[in-house]
Formats: sequence, structure tokens, C-alpha cells
Amino acid sequence: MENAKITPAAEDYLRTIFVLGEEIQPVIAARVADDMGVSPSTMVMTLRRLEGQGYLTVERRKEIHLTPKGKKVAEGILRRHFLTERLLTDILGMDWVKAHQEAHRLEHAISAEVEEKLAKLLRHPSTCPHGNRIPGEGSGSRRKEVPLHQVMAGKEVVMERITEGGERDARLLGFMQDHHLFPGAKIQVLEVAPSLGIMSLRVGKDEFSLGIEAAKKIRVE
Amino acid sequence: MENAKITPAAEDYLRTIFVLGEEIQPVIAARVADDMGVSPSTMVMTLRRLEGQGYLTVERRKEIHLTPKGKKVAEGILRRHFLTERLLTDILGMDWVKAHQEAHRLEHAISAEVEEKLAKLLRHPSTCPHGNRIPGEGSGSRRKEVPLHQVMAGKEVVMERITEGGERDARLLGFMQDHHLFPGAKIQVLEVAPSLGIMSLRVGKDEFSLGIEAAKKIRVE
DNA sequence: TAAGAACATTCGCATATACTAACAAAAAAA
DNA sequence: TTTTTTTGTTAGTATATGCGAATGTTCTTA
Repeated sequence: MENAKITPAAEDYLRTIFVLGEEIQPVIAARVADDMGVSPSTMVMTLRRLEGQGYLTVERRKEIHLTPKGKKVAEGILRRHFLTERLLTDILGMDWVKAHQEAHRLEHAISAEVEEKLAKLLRHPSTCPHGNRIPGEGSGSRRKEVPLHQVMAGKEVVMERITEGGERDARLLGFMQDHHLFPGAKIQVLEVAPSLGIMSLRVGKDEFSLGIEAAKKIRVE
Repeated sequence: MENAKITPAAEDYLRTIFVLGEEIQPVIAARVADDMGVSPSTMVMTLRRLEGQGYLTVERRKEIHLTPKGKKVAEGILRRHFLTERLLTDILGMDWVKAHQEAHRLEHAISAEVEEKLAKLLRHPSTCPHGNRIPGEGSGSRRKEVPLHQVMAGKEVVMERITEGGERDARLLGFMQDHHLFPGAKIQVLEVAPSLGIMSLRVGKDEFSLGIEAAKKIRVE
């Protein structure tokens, strides 16, 4: 087949569309443009190119759907992203916050062979440092997870992961690092105040508040 | 200053010009174009851009000279290239031949911070796997080295490095790997036949011939 | 249903990179 | 010095990415 070389930018679009598709129902150009911080006109052109290259289709209702080919690219880039994050944190000792940004650049330069060696070196980790599943490692034995903001006051839950979307929020990541909110951490939900858009949490002996919007990006239990 | 972001392609040009400058006297557009496998017209346009951005100057005699700014970029990319090669060979267990090619892509995606962590993890290696000095590590305590093709028959020498230019020759790299011609290897020069363009070597108990042209890319003693 | 908000599209433009083809200039060889 | 070879330069094209401004569509909501 036309195993045409794909550009970093195209990989980013496909990844975004894929990730977005796991969170919102109809993935539409405006959503993607928002997410990528790109103008509407650029979006139109890019979608045309990607459609022409067989990575996706745009339905009558303007819904964007990845083809198997496009999905494969998206999962591949996600996998390399997560493996790179693990390399950066586990082997190079880089912190949570930066690892994501750095991986975002490196992921496009990693070949199938390096990807393989990396997975081996890291002993085939099943998740990235932020708790997200690494495509292609282990089966989908994902426990039932709940967004943190839906947990009722009084309950204790275990932090599972930050969504892919949340990973890009450096401030949130930094905040979580400061409060030791890592995957596996036990969280006590003290209070939920939707009217204020805030919830109170305790991790260990540390009590603090978190915005509901931010809590939506954290999955627990 | 105008700390403009530099593109991967520009980094490659600057690196090539820098490396070429260590091997041939007047670095001229045609040389660089050859080396990069790019058309003359592309070369002209690119040189204009790079000159306009203050990375280099083109003298009256068409000689290309890097400015301090350009040299800094070139050394930086070389340093990241070599560190990446070490990561690939020493940590990931990748072979000599592939490490170079892979590093060539990864080097452009490595930030100052990752570079630092990498150097630390690798314990500040002074050379790349092919024996080339890593800029910024240790002083220039380079022993006097000689191109292999200038060694007279009967002498025994120690393999020092493959030049940066030679690193890109995958065939040569593979050949050397097959014959255990790594930095530090002892080489006995059995015969030199310039008329045939060939010289005979012995490494351990392995005797073989090598082209003079290839030998020029190997530095010994 | 009419108005406004949200979304998509077109147009014109810009940059970095690269090519071919034609042509000009300079350097080296005969 | 004349010829040949090597180099450099222009011009015209192309692709991938991106922008803003103007214009259409479509959807929602009052």
C-alpha cells in the first residue's frame, strides 16, 4: 500500500482526534481546533489532507471518524508517548510535569525498533506515569473508574489516572505533584460544593481544595 | 536577543557545515549540497535564510563560515547526537549501525534539560560509541591521530574513531562491526596497495581487506 | 420564526523546505 | 587562451503548515 511517511503535525492531529473521541461523543472540527490551538481555516485544510490520505472520514453531520489506518497511527503515537514518559521519569529521573512536554516532542522521532527496545528496558509497563494505559501492553483489564468530581463526600477512593487531556495542563500536574496526588494515592473526599465549583480532599495529612473542572480530569477508584 | 526557534533542517545544515569544516579547508556550497544530498538551488535558498538569521556568513570567495551563534547550534546538536547514540547503545542495547540513524532523528527533539539528565545518567561519557569526542565533555585532550590509510605496512595501531562523516556510511559501519573494528581495537596493517586502492588488515585472528577510501574515514593511534 | 451563536469554508497570504530546468559565472584544464 | 568542468543563481512549482478576514451554514434559543 501507499505507506506514505506521516508528518509530526499529522500525528498530533490524529492523536488528538483519537483521545477526544474517548471523551466526547461527536468529534467535530471546532473541538479539535480548540484542543490544538489552531485556526478554523487551518483545521479545514488539515482535515482535507488527512481525509485524502485515508486517515479519517468526515461524515455528513461533520463528525470526524478515524479510519483503521488513522487509529493505528494514533495508538502508535500514544504508545510511544507513554513509553517515552516512562523513560524520562523512571530512567532519567525527570519529574511528572516536564516528562509530558518533553515526550510530546520525542514521540515523533521514535522508530518501531526503539519503541520495542524501550518497552523491553522498561519491562513492558502497563501505564504511563500519569496512570494512563499504554496501548499494546496487556489486555484492557481496566477497572471501573469514576471521575473524581462524581465521588460523594465522605468516601475514600484511590487515584487511578489523569486523563490524556489533563496531562497537558502543566498547572494541574504541578498542583497534583505538590499534593502527592499520584496514581495509587488514597484520597478522602471531605466535601463537595458544586455551587462553589470546589471540592475538599485529604491525601495523607494534607488537606486542600480542588476545582470541580480539574477534578473531572482525574479518574479514581 | 532574537532567540528564534530553529528548525530541524536548519540544525542539520549547521551541523554538516561544522563537521565538514573540520575535514576540508574552504567549505563551499557545493560541498554541503553534496553531503546533504540536496539540489544546488535549495542550497542557495537555505544559505540565504541561515545567513539572514545570523548563523553563518558567506565570504567573497563563497566560503561558508559559521558565526559563533551558528557554531553553538552545531556543537549542541552534535553533543545531543552523540549522547543519544550512547543512550541507544549502552542503555537500550541497540547496535552501532542503527544507533547513528536513530540518533539522527532524536537529536532534534532533545531539550537542554533532557540533555543534562542524559549526560548524568551516562556518567558524562567523553566519546560517542564510534569514538568521536562529545563537545562539552572533558577538555580537548585528543591524542594525535592519523587516518588509517596513512599507516605504513607492518605497523600496529589502535583504532580511535570513525569520523563523523564516516558514521553515516551504514555499510562501512556494518563492515566494521563484523570485523570487530571498534574504538580501542588493535589493528595490524599487513599490506598497503594504493594502486589497487586496498589495504590488508588483521584484527585478532581475522584478516581482511579494506578500501583506501574507507580507511580515510578511520582514525587510529 | 427570526435572531444570534456556533461552526465551516473560501480567499489571500506567509514561511520553510525541496525540486527541475535554464542560465550565468568562475575555476581548472587543455 | 579557449574549452570544459564546477559552481552558483534565477525562475517557476510544489507540499505542509499556519494565519486573518470575510462569508456561508447550520443550530439553538428566545
